[in-house]
Amino acid sequence: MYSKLTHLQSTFTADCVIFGFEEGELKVLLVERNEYPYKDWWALPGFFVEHSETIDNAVERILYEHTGLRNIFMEQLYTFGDLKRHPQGRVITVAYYALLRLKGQSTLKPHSTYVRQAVWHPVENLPELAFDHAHIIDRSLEKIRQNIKSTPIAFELLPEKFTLTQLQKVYEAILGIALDKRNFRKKMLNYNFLKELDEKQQGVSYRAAKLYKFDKRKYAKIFQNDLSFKK
Amino acid sequence: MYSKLTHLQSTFTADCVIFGFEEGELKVLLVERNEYPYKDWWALPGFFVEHSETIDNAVERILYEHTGLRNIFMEQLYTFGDLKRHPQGRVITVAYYALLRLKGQSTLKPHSTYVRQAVWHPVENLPELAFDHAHIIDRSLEKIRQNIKSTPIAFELLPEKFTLTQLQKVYEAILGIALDKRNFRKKMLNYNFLKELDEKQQGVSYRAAKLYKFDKRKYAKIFQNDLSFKK
DNA sequence: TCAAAAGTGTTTTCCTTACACCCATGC
DNA sequence: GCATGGGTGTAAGGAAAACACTTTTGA
Repeated sequence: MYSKLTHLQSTFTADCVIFGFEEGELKVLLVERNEYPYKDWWALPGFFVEHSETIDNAVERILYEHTGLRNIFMEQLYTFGDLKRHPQGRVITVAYYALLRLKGQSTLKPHSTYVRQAVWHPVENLPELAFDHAHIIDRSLEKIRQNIKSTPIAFELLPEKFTLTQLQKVYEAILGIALDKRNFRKKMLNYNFLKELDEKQQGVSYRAAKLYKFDKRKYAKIFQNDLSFKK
Repeated sequence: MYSKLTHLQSTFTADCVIFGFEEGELKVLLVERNEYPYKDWWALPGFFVEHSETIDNAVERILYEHTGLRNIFMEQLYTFGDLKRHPQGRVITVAYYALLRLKGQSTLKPHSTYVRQAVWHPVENLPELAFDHAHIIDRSLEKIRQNIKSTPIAFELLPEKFTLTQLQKVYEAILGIALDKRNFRKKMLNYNFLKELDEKQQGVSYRAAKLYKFDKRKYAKIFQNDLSFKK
């Protein structure tokens, strides 16, 4: 069995890039490390992948141990294997990313002594990061900037019921540009995958906006046509 | 150093999905294995990643040893780590893909005894493959189908000088659909990154078509605007 | 002269963009 | 009554799509 051939073994870890959206800002979840190397530094939640688990299972487990978060759908981003990315030798890491609805908790409780705390940081203002994690976050940002144009990831960052202005702010935060309100609404509503609710925003000191829901089924129906190209 | 912690070591390999285009068909390069497991089966060129090399270096080396090909620009596709993908235990593999100009050689000489020969196979008619390699090829195909719509990968499959019909055939082979000749030409020429040459096709028994070149510089200039969004 | 592929325009439809003012609400 | 964001329409331009016949060439 290959696992006996130690010269053909690699050190292999997984890192999680978890994005959230709050106060009009895109945020990323960082942990404060309690282990060498990079003890006391901020880093992405990440750890070794065990023999007995798939990579998907590993990132799920690692995220839970480092942040207490569970059942988060993560997607693979890229695998990094530069010789110098880890001070103690060549460590290959596979990065996963996810988008999350924030619910007010700005600090999360780790279930592991390897990290002290997990805190949301605005992507526009990150501390210095361990390893090549700044680079990994940059790559994740590129990825979600691409994806937001072709997939409904924006809705993963919002509560179930949201206003069109909130939705627009997500697009603006991720793309880093200002969008035209009328054009944005026209376009979104034309897609026909938003369900207008009979409810309005609560507790605002100005005209309350209508609430909408994202309709996954309609979205799937519309974009199953992904495969039906025109000539 | 981590490499001493054997329980935290993983078996890690790299596989190469190399596409080519010939006779109006998309082809993929497969090797006939001369090693267990899956001795005598067709498989993707792939092998262990060593401690001392980056992943990019590893795929370059492995491709050379298995096929004799060198200096091929490959891009990372995805990392696969299912528990059952390898009969001898959990082996993580990172897959890379590349697109190549074929030059007539349908069989390539391996520089390694691990494989017997490397042969181009039409993607529409593949033999049964070792491991999860059929799945990896499917994923690569999805990727290039996406990429061909937004990047100039089609030109990597063609000779330097090509006709518009040849170019159209590449798009049709990858997308798997028939395209309208007039619309295709109009669109391609409108992009302004094709340079019309003063040469024509040679040796055909019908009206010879004009030859074109892909102009990388113009392409880069036009699509640097990638970042300049409109409101 | 025939076979094979090259080459060519117009119309319609739809999406994108630009742009500015009134409305409802809470304080 | 004022500040704050909510909400709305139209015109112009450009890309995508549908669609069929003539021309060139070599055999």
